[in-house]
Amino acid sequence: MLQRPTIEDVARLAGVSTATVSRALHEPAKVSADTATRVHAAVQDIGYTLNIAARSLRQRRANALLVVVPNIGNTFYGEVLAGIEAAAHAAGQTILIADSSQDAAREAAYLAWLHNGRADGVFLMARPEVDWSAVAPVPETGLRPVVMISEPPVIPDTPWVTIDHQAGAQEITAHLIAQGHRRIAHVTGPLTTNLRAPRLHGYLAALAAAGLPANPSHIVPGDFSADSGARAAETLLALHPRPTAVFCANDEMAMGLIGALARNGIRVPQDISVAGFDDIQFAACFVPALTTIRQPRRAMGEAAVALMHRLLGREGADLTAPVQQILPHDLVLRDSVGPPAS
Amino acid sequence: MLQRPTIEDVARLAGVSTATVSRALHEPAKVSADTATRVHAAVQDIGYTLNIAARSLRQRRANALLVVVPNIGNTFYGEVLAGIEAAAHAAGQTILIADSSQDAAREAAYLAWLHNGRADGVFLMARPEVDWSAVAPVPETGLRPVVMISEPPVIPDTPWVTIDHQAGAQEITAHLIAQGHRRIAHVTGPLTTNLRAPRLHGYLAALAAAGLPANPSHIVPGDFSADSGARAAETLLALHPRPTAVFCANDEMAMGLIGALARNGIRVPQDISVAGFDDIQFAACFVPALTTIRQPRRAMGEAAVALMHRLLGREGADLTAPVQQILPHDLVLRDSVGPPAS
DNA sequence: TGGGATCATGTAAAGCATTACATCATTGTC
DNA sequence: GACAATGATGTAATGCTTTACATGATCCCA
Repeated sequence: MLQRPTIEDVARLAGVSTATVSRALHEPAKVSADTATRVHAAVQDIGYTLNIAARSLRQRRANALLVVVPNIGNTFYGEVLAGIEAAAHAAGQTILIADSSQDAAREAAYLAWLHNGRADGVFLMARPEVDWSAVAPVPETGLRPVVMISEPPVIPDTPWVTIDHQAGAQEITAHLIAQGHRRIAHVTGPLTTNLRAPRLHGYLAALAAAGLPANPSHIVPGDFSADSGARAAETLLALHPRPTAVFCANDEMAMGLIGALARNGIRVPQDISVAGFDDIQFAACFVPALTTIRQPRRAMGEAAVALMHRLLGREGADLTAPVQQILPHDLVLRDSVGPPAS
Repeated sequence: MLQRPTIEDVARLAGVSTATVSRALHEPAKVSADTATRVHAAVQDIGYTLNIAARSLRQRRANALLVVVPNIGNTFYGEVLAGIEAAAHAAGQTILIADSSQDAAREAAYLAWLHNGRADGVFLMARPEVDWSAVAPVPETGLRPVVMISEPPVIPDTPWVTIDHQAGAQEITAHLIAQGHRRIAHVTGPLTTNLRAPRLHGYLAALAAAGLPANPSHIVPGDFSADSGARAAETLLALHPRPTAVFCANDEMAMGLIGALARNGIRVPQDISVAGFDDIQFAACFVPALTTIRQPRRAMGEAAVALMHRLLGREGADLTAPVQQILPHDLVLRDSVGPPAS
């Protein structure tokens, strides 16, 4: 940084005190119109810009929010980030994004930003196994300024923005059943994620609701990678009779599975129908375009920012509203699901 | 932020001055081992964390770097960001990420962070049409702390990290020719991007090098979207004789084109070969897996951070090295290209 | 016309860490 | 043994803004 003009330079030029300059810039109602004009002219004149560090120091507030992403290379998070960014920008808040690389130590280090003046609040898209004791509540609200996003809420009374993963899984499985499928397999997420159980339970609930028996050999373990989807294809192709439809716990596995099926000469959806979950960006331009459950990622980001403002006690915040928000998801019908071969 | 312990509390507890505490924490060589131990014990004891705002104010330095991305939802940037993040983290620098939404005004606003104490340097992945006059050079180096990434360098002597887009395009087109193709089409990028020309010229150069005539009807406009790839497919299918191979200026268009071909009953690569550019994440699990040019995105991020350290005059920086770096790309051979049907 | 309320502005403290300079003790050298 | 060099630590200024409190002017109403 160079020697930049300070508020004092502006004050001198405008012939007022620094206090008046500060008020003219941030609380215009408190100064006369004439003074405001002179101050703004002076600001323009010498090209003054506010020193953020000095303000943060004085206000004991960063005016910034931190988003911790487990892996910024993962396309899923991009659109949530876009929603957060847009909403925060509209509110004059700065967004900082950090990549924890799924590392608990780095996650903890980023949480510490709440206390070193870099961030007023943290959005966590990572696993919720954090050391909450290290996070102090906001005095005004008594709540910790941390919002979890996307994963199912596993801690009561903790701020969370998510969808009903189980309902989504049940809905898309029911869609497969409605298409006429009776032998429906499920490729699960890894045991390490909280997403595995609700999506599996939704699948089972849909079968039960339709009076279909659950077949253990139809439940194949996956790890959310396209590779694991391809491996699941091999497993399923070995079954007799073969399932006629597969619900994959995410889109990547569905794509990997479809690719492996294609290499085995099996067409989707003519021979086997495949459904995914998430509606990632490429689900639409994949061939065949993927039938899936859309997570409203942008809306989740926006809702998370609104929730954060409540936690921070910003004006107009309704402290009585629930802190856990379930946003609506969508069943997206495309080309990868059809009726079973007769 | 709550009332947190300050360096003064640590000093009192350890029985030393604040200056000694600061030195113990940041310049351990300057204090005795005994003192260092006492200070660290005191820090642990009361849970002291450094106030970043105060440090930034005093040092007139943010210890943070800003990355401006035109669209954070775009998967291409994710991995560059991951590379930047990793390299910066290793150097103790904080990364801030901002989404300009392709808006020139917001881009300019983010550049201003250089002067308000929020960032020491800026990485721009957006268009290079910025107002450079608003950016002051770093006194130590006389260079502006701004690094452009990925797009071809269009301003001499401006720090840039990129690949040789024309060479990549020429290489992959030559590969199609080597496979035996003679009628090769090209779907271009939009006129608004600096990426369009080098990729088109590379394509033309490869044709010329092989003594093949350039056919204007083989050059189809696209806009980098999957949709425009699909539209290009319609255009190309109307040609007689049909091209036997298509080089798309990016992977999204290649995927859209392949999808549209599939809907017309045309197989890739048996009937038509298709090549892309970028090697985005899904190129590998697409069906067929995409033959493409890989941009070393992670390495580009890392190189950009190293370059930034030079611009900022960090120790060990070689000021004589060129500020424009061309990283090597890779021709990635997968399944979407084969020999022409006989 | 007097007294309180309101408004515009100024004064000065506070926020927290870094660092130039000063001080003092210790070691080494001739 | 004297003087310089080295090392460890303390003192106090500095960075820039916000804001509690003080001041003085103006206005309104009884």
